[in-house]
Amino acid sequence: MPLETSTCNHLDISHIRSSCATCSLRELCLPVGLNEQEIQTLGDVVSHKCKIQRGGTLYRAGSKFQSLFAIRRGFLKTCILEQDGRQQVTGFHMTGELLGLDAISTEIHTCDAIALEDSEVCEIPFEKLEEISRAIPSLMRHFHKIMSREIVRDHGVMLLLGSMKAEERLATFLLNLSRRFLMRGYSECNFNLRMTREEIGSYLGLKLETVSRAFSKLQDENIIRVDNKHIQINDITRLRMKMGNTTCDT
Amino acid sequence: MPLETSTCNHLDISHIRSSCATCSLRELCLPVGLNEQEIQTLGDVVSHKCKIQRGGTLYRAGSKFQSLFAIRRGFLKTCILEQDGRQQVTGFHMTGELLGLDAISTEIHTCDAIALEDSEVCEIPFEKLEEISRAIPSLMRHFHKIMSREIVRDHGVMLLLGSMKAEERLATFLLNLSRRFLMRGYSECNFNLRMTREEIGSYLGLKLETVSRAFSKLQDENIIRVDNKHIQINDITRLRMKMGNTTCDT
DNA sequence: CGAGGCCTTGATGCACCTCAACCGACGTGG
DNA sequence: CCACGTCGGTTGAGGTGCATCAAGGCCTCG
Repeated sequence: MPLETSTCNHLDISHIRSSCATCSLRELCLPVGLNEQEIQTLGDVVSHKCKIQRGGTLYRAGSKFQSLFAIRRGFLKTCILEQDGRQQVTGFHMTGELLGLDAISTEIHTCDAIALEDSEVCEIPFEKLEEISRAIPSLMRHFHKIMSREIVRDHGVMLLLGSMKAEERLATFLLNLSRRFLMRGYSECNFNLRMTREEIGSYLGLKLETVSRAFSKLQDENIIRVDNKHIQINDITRLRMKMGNTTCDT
Repeated sequence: MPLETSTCNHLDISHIRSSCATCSLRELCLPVGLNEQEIQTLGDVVSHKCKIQRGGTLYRAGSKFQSLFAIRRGFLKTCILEQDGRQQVTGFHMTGELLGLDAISTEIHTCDAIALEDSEVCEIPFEKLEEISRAIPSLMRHFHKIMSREIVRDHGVMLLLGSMKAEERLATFLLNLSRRFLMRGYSECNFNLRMTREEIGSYLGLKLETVSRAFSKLQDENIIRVDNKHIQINDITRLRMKMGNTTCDT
């Protein structure tokens, strides 16, 4: 696999100067908890954005790591590909989230990051981030929290994959999406999925047919309404119960 | 769940001053890549060790986070416990590894850390670690790599749980242990498991009976030799093949 | 010696995979 | 315009890998 540089130069780029100071995501993204002055410093480092169109690649497994990417707009997936062709989606990522953390360890990306809708990311040169975080303790602290949160999230997925049944997995997945949409000011009960059944299945350790059946089952029970990619949650309480109790639906 | 302080005061402690400078694990642990002076600074922060006997708890989910812990000697597991009783081992940890990274995000531990044999850990007050890492860039960098490595490891487990069969999971698990023993100067083909079949199963998303059967199968094929907790790898190449190819054992 | 923890092995059932057919939406080209 | 292929999704029928339940062996420890 060739080592390409990981900056998104190979894609439709606009070298627009972005400013964290005026970004609508400053309460969600890296700047959380910084004062105006500090945000300015950070904004100078996060100097440009790039656009990735639907289906486009932000970086590939094997490419050299130089920067983290903060999602400004859009929706991406990350997935790993084993030598034997085995593939797995390791995460779906929304605005304000940070991509590329896994690459810090070896300085080589370990997964592909692919846009599921037209997206825009801010490039954050990692060396510079470390540099300024020496001067801004609260930035360093927040960055550590973000990495730690990713670990906690992964542990949650491990629990899901290790011990939940198909329907519980799907319920957990939908509630997770729901919460994240809510945090971003969207409806928690009414949203569009950006990914296919196969991608959901890959993430949840299920085959696409099983995902489809689980959707149908939840719909039959009037807990959700599924119309292709559109999901409407009718009864979020019962959906929550699906997560926890395997055999409590008497 | 009561908030206890997370320092291991509630256990058999010896406030022995430990020095990273003379520790045999300095090539494996946090000090990697630091010069003598820097190691001294780190050693002053990592001021004392504590012992945990087999079965003892280093910290519990829900307890307040203050320190990371570096394993100096021994073997521990971490596991999460869901409200509904679902439990899962999230990792087995050996000398030189760092525990508690998941707690940075909320400052509350998210899992239990339990010793599987008599162990000894160095306590690293996290605030102080952040403080000195501002002055020692290579320490900061290495710490980031460690966190990132944990994320990569978790992704590997997700892949395992999401797409491997029982035998592949066990093979992957054994090879992983094997490699880690080798890195620490022990035999890669001859070692003792510290955990029960049930704990292995919990980690691999399998029931203990399935783990036991998978062991027996590998033994029948003369790939490994199992004697209770003692494992001998007879044919590491064939064991490696078990990881990758589901149906290549013609 | 008995009790309890850990492990192994067998018999049975079920949740999910696999294979296959079909549908609708969409795009393309004659 | 319609014919056609492709892609994503749904649903059914049948197979299988693992869970479940159960019995019994080995080892340690009181």
